[in-house]
Amino acid sequence: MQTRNTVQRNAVLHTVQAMKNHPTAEEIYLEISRIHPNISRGTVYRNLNFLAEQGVIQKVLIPDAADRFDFNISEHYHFKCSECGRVFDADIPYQRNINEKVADKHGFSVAGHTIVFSGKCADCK
Amino acid sequence: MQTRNTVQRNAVLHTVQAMKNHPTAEEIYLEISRIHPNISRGTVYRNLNFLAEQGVIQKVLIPDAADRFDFNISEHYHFKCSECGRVFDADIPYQRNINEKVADKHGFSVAGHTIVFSGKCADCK
DNA sequence: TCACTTATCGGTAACGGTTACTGATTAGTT
DNA sequence: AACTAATCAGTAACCGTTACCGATAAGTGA
Repeated sequence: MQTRNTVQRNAVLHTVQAMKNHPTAEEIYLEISRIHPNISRGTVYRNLNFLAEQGVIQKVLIPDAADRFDFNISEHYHFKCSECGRVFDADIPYQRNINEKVADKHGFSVAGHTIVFSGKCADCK
Repeated sequence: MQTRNTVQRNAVLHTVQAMKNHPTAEEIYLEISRIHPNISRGTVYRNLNFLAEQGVIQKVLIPDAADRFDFNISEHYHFKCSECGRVFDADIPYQRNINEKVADKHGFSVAGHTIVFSGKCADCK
């Protein structure tokens, strides 16, 4: 027995997959609470990190803001609106080649990169 | 009278300009403390943000880590070593054009973007 | 040179997001 | 059905940072 299929873990996974808008841990917690009123925040955080480590969901690190969780596990970029705080996908191709450029230039072993755009979204501008 | 030239503010500015390695607020505080033993952390944070807002230094937001401060105020990218936590400049050209791409595609007003590479630095790999 | 005003200070409390701890549950094996 | 350990709920603690507050001192103007 390695990992268990608990109702809480399944609820976390399905909630992330149902919410298509890069929710924060808190938002996921609030959503699950409607059905499982006494789930713990700790359980939500633990399972979000667990599922992200398994590669089933993606943890999106937004500078100076709460982490987001994404049902879309493909490599892609994000845009954060400075007004409303919402996070959107930035639909431009993933630039795998710049990893190598940095690796060659500095002698680093580059695992990946993130790009976060900032500005105002269509609604806020 | 708008802003004042205090010894604390000058110390913060000169310390950032002297430390060339993307120090955190805490590291800057510790460095200044050697000369000004009873400067307050709050004062360091306040002045770092003030100077960054004035454009005299740059605040570098690193996901899942403390903010860094950079004497280099030109637009450039960064690499964070997952082993030692150090932050280095990533010496590749700034891609101003991708801002427009995202703006055109989504109807956002894009102010800028950050790229943070991750992996192991030359010392750690 | 000397008040006078107020930006800034030091010290400390509080904040938001997250992780760590604890004893109680419960999923999956035998 | 009994067993064992992964996971739970609840809560305390953590880290980086900001907010507060009464005290200090930088710059103006007389």
